Amino acid sequence: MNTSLKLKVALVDDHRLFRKGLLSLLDMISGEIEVLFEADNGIDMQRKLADTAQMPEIILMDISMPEMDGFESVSWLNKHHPSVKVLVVSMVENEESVIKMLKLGVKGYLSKDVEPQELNNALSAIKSQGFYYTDFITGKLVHTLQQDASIAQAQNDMALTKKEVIFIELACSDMTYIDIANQMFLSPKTVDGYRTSLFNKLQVKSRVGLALYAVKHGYVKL
Amino acid sequence: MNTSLKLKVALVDDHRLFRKGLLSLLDMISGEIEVLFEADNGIDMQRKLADTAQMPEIILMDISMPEMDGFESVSWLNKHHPSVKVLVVSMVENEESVIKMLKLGVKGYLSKDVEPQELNNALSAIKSQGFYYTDFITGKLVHTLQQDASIAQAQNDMALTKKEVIFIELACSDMTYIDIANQMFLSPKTVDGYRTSLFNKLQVKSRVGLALYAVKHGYVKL
DNA sequence: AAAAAAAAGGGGGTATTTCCTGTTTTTTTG
DNA sequence: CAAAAAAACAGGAAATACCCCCTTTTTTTT
Repeated sequence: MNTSLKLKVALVDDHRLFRKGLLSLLDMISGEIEVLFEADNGIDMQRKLADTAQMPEIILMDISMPEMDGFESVSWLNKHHPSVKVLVVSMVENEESVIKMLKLGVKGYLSKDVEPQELNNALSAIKSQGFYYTDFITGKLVHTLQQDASIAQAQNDMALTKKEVIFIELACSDMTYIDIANQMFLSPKTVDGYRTSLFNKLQVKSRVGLALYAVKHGYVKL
Repeated sequence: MNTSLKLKVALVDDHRLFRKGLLSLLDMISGEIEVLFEADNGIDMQRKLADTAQMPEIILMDISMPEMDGFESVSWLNKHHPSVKVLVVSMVENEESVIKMLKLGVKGYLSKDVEPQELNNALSAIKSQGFYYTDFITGKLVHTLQQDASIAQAQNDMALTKKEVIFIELACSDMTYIDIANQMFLSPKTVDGYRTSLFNKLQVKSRVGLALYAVKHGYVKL
């Protein structure tokens, strides 16, 4: 039979138009690709995987999605279907996300800005060699490694306490620190301590930096 | 001849994969659509329009793009090619952007999350009726109207000047206002004026609020 | 229970932000 | 060109943010 020879893939992305576009693009690019299913997000992917007799060899994965994002989805796949390879296709290009995904063991990371042909290259490479890392990615990697172990250390000190999390959320507002202290039923001096502690942990130097960090890392939603 | 009967469209979106996907999707959906050109952003669109003998009837337009975004692009089209109809295809769904685009006279506004068929419906409707407004859009409209004219007034005062935009970007940092003034080669008192003006325009009460607004509305990327 | 660590609170001071009420300079417009 | 509007600039003051060093209270560890 013909189908069993095709490369089996799945798409996980919350934007229907993009998904459908990718679908017809994959058809056009190569007749050797079979899309087993599409999913809206990680949760949907879990369902679809359970419903499918065949396992996809490669999953094309977006990062920002509702309910269960790309990071969570890849983590879940690592636990439950470690043989499935993930190719990230996202417009998120900040170093942190790339590194985070690489640590999760994804086999490739493409911008949504690439030529369709590169998508094809990536899929072929992952199929034959098991991975596809562009200069873009290796560049990020090198840059991260150059920043020695101080980052790694920072990462360890970085776990925020519950109260710090509450504080960082409240700090993303027009409230003064006194207002925040009142709302947390604590002394202003105590929240001042949280502030100092967070400035150190997160390597920021002002409340603005703190707020931007909070948004970037999902502590507050806009 | 066959081609002259087809609906002539153009794509303006900075993500190649999405654009190419859309392209093959449009092919698949209907044989009656001809894509005259694709563009990366507004500037690129201007070039492509100058190079093309034929004018597209409808332009599918993204919002967030480098160099010249969707808003600027539509404004430019209104001035220079008022007969060209614009269908926004964006994942930006906040009320403000929708309203802003409607005020600019776009003929439709689709989420990137729609079914391909709806894209087809929209194109057909715009071709025959001149517009395609979904419940999603009319919902936003009604909600806006309910919030009386104070919002409308705010919207008018809301156009940020070029220097205010530069300032708001610089304000999303650990720099002091004096640092920012130096970098802009202006007196600290002048940037103080920008600050006051932005606080009023954007309805925020602190620099933190300003920074969060900037992120939310795409003036700075994280 | 004693020692150590973490959390909460504090005194006091400098820097920065925020706000108020203006003047001067530049640009736009009739 | 003159009038009007917008942009740039200022002095001064109160509120807030930020920082350093220190004490008390609570929790954890041994």
